[in-house]
Amino acid sequence: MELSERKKKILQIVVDDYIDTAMPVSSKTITQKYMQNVSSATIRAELSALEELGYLTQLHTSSGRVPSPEAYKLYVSDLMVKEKLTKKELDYIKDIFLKKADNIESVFKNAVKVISELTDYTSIGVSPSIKEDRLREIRFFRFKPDKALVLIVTDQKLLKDNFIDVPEEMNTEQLDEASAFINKLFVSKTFQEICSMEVDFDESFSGYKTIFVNVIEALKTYFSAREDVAVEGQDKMLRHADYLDVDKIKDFLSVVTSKDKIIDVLTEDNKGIKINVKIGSNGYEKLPKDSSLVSATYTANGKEIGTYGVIGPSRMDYQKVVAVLENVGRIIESILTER
Amino acid sequence: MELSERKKKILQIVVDDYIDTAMPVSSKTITQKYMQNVSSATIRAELSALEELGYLTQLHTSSGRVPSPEAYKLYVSDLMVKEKLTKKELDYIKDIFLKKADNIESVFKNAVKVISELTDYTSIGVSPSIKEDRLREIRFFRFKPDKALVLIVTDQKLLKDNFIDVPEEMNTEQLDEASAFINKLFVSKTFQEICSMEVDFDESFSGYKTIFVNVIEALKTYFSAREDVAVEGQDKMLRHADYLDVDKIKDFLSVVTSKDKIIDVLTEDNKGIKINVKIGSNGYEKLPKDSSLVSATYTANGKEIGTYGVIGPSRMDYQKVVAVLENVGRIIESILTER
DNA sequence: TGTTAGCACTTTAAGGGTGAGAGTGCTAAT
DNA sequence: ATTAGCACTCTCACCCTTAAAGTGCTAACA
Repeated sequence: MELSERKKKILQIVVDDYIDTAMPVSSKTITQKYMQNVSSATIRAELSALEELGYLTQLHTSSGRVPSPEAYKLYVSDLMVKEKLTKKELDYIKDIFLKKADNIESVFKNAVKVISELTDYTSIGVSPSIKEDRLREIRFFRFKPDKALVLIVTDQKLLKDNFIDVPEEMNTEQLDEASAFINKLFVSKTFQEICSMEVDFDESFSGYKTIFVNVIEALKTYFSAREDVAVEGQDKMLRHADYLDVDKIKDFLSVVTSKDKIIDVLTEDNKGIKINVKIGSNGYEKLPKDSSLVSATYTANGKEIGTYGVIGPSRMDYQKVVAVLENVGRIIESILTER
Repeated sequence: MELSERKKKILQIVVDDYIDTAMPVSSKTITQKYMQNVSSATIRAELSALEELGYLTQLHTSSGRVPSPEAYKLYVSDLMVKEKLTKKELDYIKDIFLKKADNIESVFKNAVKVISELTDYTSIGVSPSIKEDRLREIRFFRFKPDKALVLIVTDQKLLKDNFIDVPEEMNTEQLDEASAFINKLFVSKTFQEICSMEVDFDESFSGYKTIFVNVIEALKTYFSAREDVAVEGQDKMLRHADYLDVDKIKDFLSVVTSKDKIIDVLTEDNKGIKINVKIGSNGYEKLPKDSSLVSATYTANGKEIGTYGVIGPSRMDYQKVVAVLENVGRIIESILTER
């Protein structure tokens, strides 16, 4: 059912005021601060209707109204007035990424940092899955008699190092040969394909079997240990006057300090969606109760470059948060796309 | 002044009981649970004396006694009965490090993790400074026409990658030449020495100036971004019944989520000391009030391999914590030393 | 001289009662 | 459809009281 214009306006006012003051909003407050042309009784009727519709709740019979998760969702998608970042903030973002945009890792880490700084909330990020990445080259670099570093280069400019054991009796030429063999086999395949490949060692290559197995092992490690997670400002929820009791803090931290939970909540259903809002409540247990996650997945050149989110009280400054997420995304995307 | 044996015993009892129950310890508790052969009045006199000496405090006139920071220090150094880890715990530790001991990074991260898991407190770690590390080799690895990966290998088996810009017109031979030049200059010097070097470019090498500057830059970045910090279980203090009010939690988190503060508190004066106990109080502000840090610096082959600590309430299970720190240290040291 | 029983004193914590204040829902009038 | 008015509900702050816990002190004792 579609809300009347006035109901929308009132709902917006309630959410705005509640975000601002952290106090339940009463009919009196609304008429005094925002709508002097109607009486509080009229507002009361409207509030009552909005409560009926599931957008508002009361803590007790004689308290004002507080937005429900539904209200926040509607607020972000429909009601909220979009905020613009100041020039100073925009310049700050650009500055950060222009300085250090040479590898994806640092862009990723910086993004999480900047988002947290500008919003003053805890921010989290998950780097893109590498399942789809295609291998460009594998190179060995002998490090000790029985150890080699393997460099894994993909089409996504990603790169990671990993040590493997190499038989001591293998000389440099043999190592090169092994490398050529492995590259021939793997190059331009995705990680997924590589990991599920079955390779028959015919006689001529059986000597490489050890190293081959080790490389596969390294790739698998790299592959599974993937999904880098970054968190910034875990303690920032404490600044925001919600989270006064210890249980809430416990809840919040248990999510924000767990790599697995962060991945879970960020990668759930974000694909392709620009700005995504989730609100923790009895219906959605992955987030702490009364906490919200606003997230976005950025892409460049048609490839995902990470999912980023802000997590904090449901009573969150969505205007700011959405503005920051959108702008950081836009800037990163433009920087990474242009070349 | 030296405490009488009985005072020591009583102090030990108070600390033990307080750690166990989190309740101020009364004279009655002591006579009933621990010393049936004396009356509570006698204990009261002793407690009063111990308070006079600064080892005990009272929350108010009619509460039992609580240990002071002094008491905890004495407890750890003198009074506490040392605990032995179970075989299961020892095997667990060994297992972790035998599996993944091939590079220092992973040993470092695992140590922090294991310590937190076995103690059930937040653990922190700082990797050793690399100021003293000697360079073994620098190698370039062309990655894109204008980018190269530089591998930095030190005598500590450390290794790190970093991208630098390389002039596009430089061909492979020239890159190799530059590499040889730079290696000749830098190899077997410490990072400290390298960073403070002044190099005159005579005519023949002026072509490498760009790349040279970039390498120095990379070394400096690597050098300064060093001191890896790891934290595990930031939220574990919430399990331990201290930290009931939000301000304490705030205090705790502000330390534990700040890389700088962790480095500060862990590297302060740990050199060469085996087990170090610090207690946050009005006299020592670097730690949250009523929180303790127990730390140790491990070495292998005469080189530091990191400082690790457990941070939690002053009312901490020191027996367990010290046992874990000592054993993890012993195991790591033996594994890293043997080869 | 060290130990102990006994008692007065202090402080906290929990429970209960009260009144003011805030806000609502309902009703009847406009 | 809107509004004034009013009864009703709930919370919160405050105060009072009481029970319980634990101490310090004193006087007696071995």
